[in-house]
Amino acid sequence: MDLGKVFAALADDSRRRMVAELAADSEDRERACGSFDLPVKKATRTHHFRVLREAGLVAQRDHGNGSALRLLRKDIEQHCPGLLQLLVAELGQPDEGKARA
Amino acid sequence: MDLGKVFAALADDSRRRMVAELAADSEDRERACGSFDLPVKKATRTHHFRVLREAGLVAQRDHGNGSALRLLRKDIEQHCPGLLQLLVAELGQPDEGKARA
DNA sequence: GCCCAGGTACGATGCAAGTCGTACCTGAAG
DNA sequence: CTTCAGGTACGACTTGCATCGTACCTGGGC
Repeated sequence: MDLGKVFAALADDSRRRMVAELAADSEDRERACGSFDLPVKKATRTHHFRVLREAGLVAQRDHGNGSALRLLRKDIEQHCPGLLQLLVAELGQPDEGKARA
Repeated sequence: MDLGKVFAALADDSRRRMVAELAADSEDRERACGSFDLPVKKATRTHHFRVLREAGLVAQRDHGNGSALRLLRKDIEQHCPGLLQLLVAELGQPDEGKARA
């Protein structure tokens, strides 16, 4: 678990959003890869999936025809306590800073 | 305060180290810019200072002949609670993952 | 006044990352 | 079996970033 890789992975809006949406589900349900509403093409999504996997943030399960992402919440909370809360918080208040400024 | 910028800033080893060292000081003392032991040239350090400033992580004070970095701990803790602990922890255990693996 | 050390500004360079097109594979539906 | 949708693999392109050299500015010490 490399903080450099984790931060690099989370520096991208698309990836941060995916992790945040996964983290927002308190039940840790798997999420179909296609269920993320990203403004990028398929090939780019695949690339993001890989980055998230290699950062150790998610696991990907193959359903034959489709795949699903599962958040590695335990690992993340162990190595980076509090990190997921940050992401979930941003989901709810994407422009919290501007609102006060 | 943009999480994207923050994570991007913290994705770099040199910058993460600087912030971590600042955060490790419980007294929030200023730190002379030259006091960081980084394996990069002056121009590169200046660049990193700028990135950290623009991410809202540090403030830079000019002492005429030299400059000093001050950690914006309040802002960070308010917007990203727990973040600094992660960095300080990594300082102490740079290869915690490998040690167990 | 002169020189030096600490930082900055600007431009150049090399590499990594994000994006995409296309071809391909796989399993489901018909 | 044929078709289709979801993902992947590979390569190409573009942009951004880390790094550095050099020139320059500033204040301190001699």
